[in-house]
Amino acid sequence: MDDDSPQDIYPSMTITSEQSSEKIEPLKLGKRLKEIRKSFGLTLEEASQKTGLARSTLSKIENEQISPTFQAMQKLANGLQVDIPQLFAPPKQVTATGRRDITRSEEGKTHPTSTYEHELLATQLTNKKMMPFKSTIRARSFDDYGDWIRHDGEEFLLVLKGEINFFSEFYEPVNLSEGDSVYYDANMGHMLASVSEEDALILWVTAS
Amino acid sequence: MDDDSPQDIYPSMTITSEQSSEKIEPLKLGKRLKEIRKSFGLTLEEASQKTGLARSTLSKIENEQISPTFQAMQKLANGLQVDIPQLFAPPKQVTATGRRDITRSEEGKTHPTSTYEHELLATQLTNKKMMPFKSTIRARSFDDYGDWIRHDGEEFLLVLKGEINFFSEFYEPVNLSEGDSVYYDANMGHMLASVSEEDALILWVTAS
DNA sequence: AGCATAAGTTTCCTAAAGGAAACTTTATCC
DNA sequence: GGATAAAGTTTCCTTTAGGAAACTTATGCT
Repeated sequence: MDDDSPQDIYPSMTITSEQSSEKIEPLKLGKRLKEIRKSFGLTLEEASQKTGLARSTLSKIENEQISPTFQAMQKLANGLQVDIPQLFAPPKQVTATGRRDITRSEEGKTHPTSTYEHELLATQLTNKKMMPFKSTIRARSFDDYGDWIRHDGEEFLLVLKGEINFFSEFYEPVNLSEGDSVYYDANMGHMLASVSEEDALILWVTAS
Repeated sequence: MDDDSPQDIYPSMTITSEQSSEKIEPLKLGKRLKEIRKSFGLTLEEASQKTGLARSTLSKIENEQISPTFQAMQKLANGLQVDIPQLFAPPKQVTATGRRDITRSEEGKTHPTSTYEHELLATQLTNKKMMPFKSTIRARSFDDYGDWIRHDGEEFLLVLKGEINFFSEFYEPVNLSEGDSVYYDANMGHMLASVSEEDALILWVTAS
């Protein structure tokens, strides 16, 4: 494989960029809006028709001459098909701070229990949106757990090796083999058991 | 594997709970705000002092008698120490009922391109926090792409089969083989190339 | 209970947002 | 280049948001 990169210029491994909760911030909403409109290739007139706001009003908002009411913002978001948080969220650090963390096979942080053995991946980065794990499933039946597992967020699970039964509160158990995956709400009770001889290996990722 | 389902009591497969992009939606901002204020144990007067908005104004907003300007919303968010998206995001379906979606091996939705072949998993559920994919990497070098791939959110990637080079804007390329994984900010330019003879297979999950 | 006091609502005024049309700027065609 | 049309801005007027104070409703307290 070709290695196309003189590595002297790269920063060291992990840039743990943080965004402190700053004070009052003007928040250039107008500029933002204009960018969005332009990106759709719309004129003020067209945007006006889509949103139901007057051309003049849009102009003023874009030029930060007025502060739109929430009502207006809803019309905007609705008309331009972008959701409100997206439109009005903080400037969203444009300086695409690159964070990166590599975890070599078998080199995550392990947390063994009697039923599972979790290997947490990407341990170097904090404030992640997702938590990735590799887990060995030792449990062989529902009874190996006391009760349903239940917590906030959503979970994605892929079977890497072996075969498991996926139990969940509102559904019947389902058998998953290598390559199969599930996506589910983690606050619905759930639980895993290995079916095959050897312990099964799965990848799972959570996000709240 | 056995077919999974005597389906008498269980709901049918996927509860595609949907919140279709509805029309204009009132979006009970007032109610929301009131809850937040109460949860902090604040009176209107106290909230008034923290936000700099008049007691009367707060009352009217809470009772949906007026639609606050963006300016006012900023003061609110700022004074109450809650961020804007959180305050004004859609109602966030509280009834986090159990959703579940199983994707059998090879049965996702595929989107072939010259460089990748993406198989989107868990296609039944919408409004997910994460998007899981399985992808075959056809690209063999940086030049197979026009430019860096760059988009919002964070990404987690695990090599399922084969060997790849992971290129990224701020780091030197790194070689990943089966079982290795990376977690990174997706707005940092990135790109993948297969190293091995056969195309590599990876799992990746994005979240914004 | 009845008086206090604090929390919340309504009124009334003024300051600012939203819309229609006049005006200015920018692009396009001859 | 000048005429014409389209995009964008500003003006002027109407509607609505925001604030101060009056009013109403809940919560003590002896």
